[in-house]
Amino acid sequence: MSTDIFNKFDNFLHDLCKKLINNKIIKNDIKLQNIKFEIPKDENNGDLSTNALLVLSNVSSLSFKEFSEYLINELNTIEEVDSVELAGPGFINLYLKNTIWYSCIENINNEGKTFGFENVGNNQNINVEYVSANPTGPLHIGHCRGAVIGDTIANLCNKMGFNVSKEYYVNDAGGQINELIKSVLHRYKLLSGTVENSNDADIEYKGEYLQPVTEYIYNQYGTALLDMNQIEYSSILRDCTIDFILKIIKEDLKKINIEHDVFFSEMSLIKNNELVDCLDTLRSKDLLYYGVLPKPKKIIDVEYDEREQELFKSMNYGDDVDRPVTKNDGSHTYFASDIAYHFNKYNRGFSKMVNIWGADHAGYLKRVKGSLHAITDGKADLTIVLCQLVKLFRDGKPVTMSKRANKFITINEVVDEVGCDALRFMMLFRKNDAPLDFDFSKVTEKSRDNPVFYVQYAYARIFSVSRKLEEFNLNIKFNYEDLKNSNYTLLNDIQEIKLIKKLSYFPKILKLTLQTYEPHRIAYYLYELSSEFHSLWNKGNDNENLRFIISGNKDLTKSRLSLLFAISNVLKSGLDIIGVNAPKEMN
RNA sequence: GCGCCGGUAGCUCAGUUGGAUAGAGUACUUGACUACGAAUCAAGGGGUCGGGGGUUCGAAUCCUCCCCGGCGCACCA
Repeated sequence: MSTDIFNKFDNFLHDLCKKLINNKIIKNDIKLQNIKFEIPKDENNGDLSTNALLVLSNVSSLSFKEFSEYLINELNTIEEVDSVELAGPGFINLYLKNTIWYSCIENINNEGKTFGFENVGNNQNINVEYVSANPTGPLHIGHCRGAVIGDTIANLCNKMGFNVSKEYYVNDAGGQINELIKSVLHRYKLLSGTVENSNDADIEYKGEYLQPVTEYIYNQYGTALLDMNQIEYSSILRDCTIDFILKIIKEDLKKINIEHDVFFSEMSLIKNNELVDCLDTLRSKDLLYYGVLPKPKKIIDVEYDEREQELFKSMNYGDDVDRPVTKNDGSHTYFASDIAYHFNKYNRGFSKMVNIWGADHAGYLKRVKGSLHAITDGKADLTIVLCQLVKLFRDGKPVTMSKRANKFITINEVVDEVGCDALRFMMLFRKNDAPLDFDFSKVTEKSRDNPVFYVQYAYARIFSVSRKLEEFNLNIKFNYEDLKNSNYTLLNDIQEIKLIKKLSYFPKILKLTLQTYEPHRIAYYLYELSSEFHSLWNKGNDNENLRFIISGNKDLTKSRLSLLFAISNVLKSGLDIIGVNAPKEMN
């Protein structure tokens, strides 16, 4: 079942093209995708507009005039079409009968939560990996944008018929973890009294969040770790600390409505020999070799260890240079385990993958895509969504963060101050490849300038009508059973029709968002829909006949309420995907 | 030096993946509450879409060359 009423028109057009090709009226070297209906920006240009004449008249054996007449006649045969006109530069514009909009309300309310979500995934597996911050401390605001974008994409995929795994890749094997262990060990020694002063100049992680886990370890083991060899105590410190920090991270994520299905350990790839096997595979494909990398241009007068190392031929895949898989201490690079991780995803049945990365990792893109292509013989499809950084402001002034001084703003702090709804919505209220300014003072404002509030207010207003309804003794309830099959033809104000049209675009927005992986489109759509609703509301202020509840007129009230019910359905669906609450009352 | 991403109204930003006279918010000016929540709405002015060239029926969008800003560029992640 398709909930997008516009599909029908595109299909009609494409069938028509095929017919014309078969009859040799047009040449067959055209791309059907380019011939389409669009919703004109200017409503004076109809409800739908097609470029078919513009695109096809050049490859047609008919004259422009003959061809236009033919197309117009054909389009006039569509049941829902009221009139067809040839416009200025060669567009053909359709004006649709109002019945199509009325059936749209009925569809929305009948389908409820499923309206707009076409099954494009067909149960195909998709792996969405996001956040994946190093387990060395709590999440800070910089992680937040990718987290929300990834989560929204995952939600959408799920609703559009994909079988989604939300994943977090845990880098529990690299050098940063060793630094983390050193930091905890230092605290442990202080606690057990074996170190007196806290000369911690060479300690990388100085955050107080490490104190509880240190105390936990001390309570558990006492001073026993001091008698163990390094391998033994490192292992204990590592396991306890990572467990502990992951617990903090999971709690932080839960506060912004995020729960991953899988936390995947980098270490497991090493323990299971998957990493080694992957490198072997690449060697067998002749994609690894020993070579010396040229000195990077950026390095001037700094010591550069020009040495031979094992490299992956990422230049074969468009990268600037080939990339090392082993470090100078002989251990593997992060890149090497990343190859194994992505191959592991593929082997778990995910030939479709999406990764959400910060823009600072953009340089990493080609080698990862290249290596995945190499090791799966091009059978895996990886999309990488890059998101730009978030700049924090308070009252228009930038808030400084410094990792060195251990002064970073955590997600926890932001949620406590502005709430999950505002945070999530604002993270999506910018396209992901543009930098985002996040102003604490603005997102708590209760005005049109704050889109979160504006959309939620629209939803709450609808339910204020449903509460008001009880005072009128019209014997109607605000639910589908009572509102279905209303006399929709009573909805004939321009603004009412405009709103229904906007509702009918929802399926298109969802599809486009899925194709582009650009979830900001949903946030903007909800904002626009809310705006149309507020506009209709105020029309009722000026003209009592346009209010939603009309005393003594049950039929009209029912039809108006069914429109409100449809709006509330779509607002709710949209807010659900982006993970923001839909409150029935504001406070 | 190379690569990636941006440059759209005074300011903050959208722009249906090449469509018609480029749109919102904000700010400024002016109007609408005996109320279904005015926390809202209506109206007005405001533009060389960074600049040049190209592709075509048609470009903010695609190609190319410059200018400006952000991020990245061995062994970290």
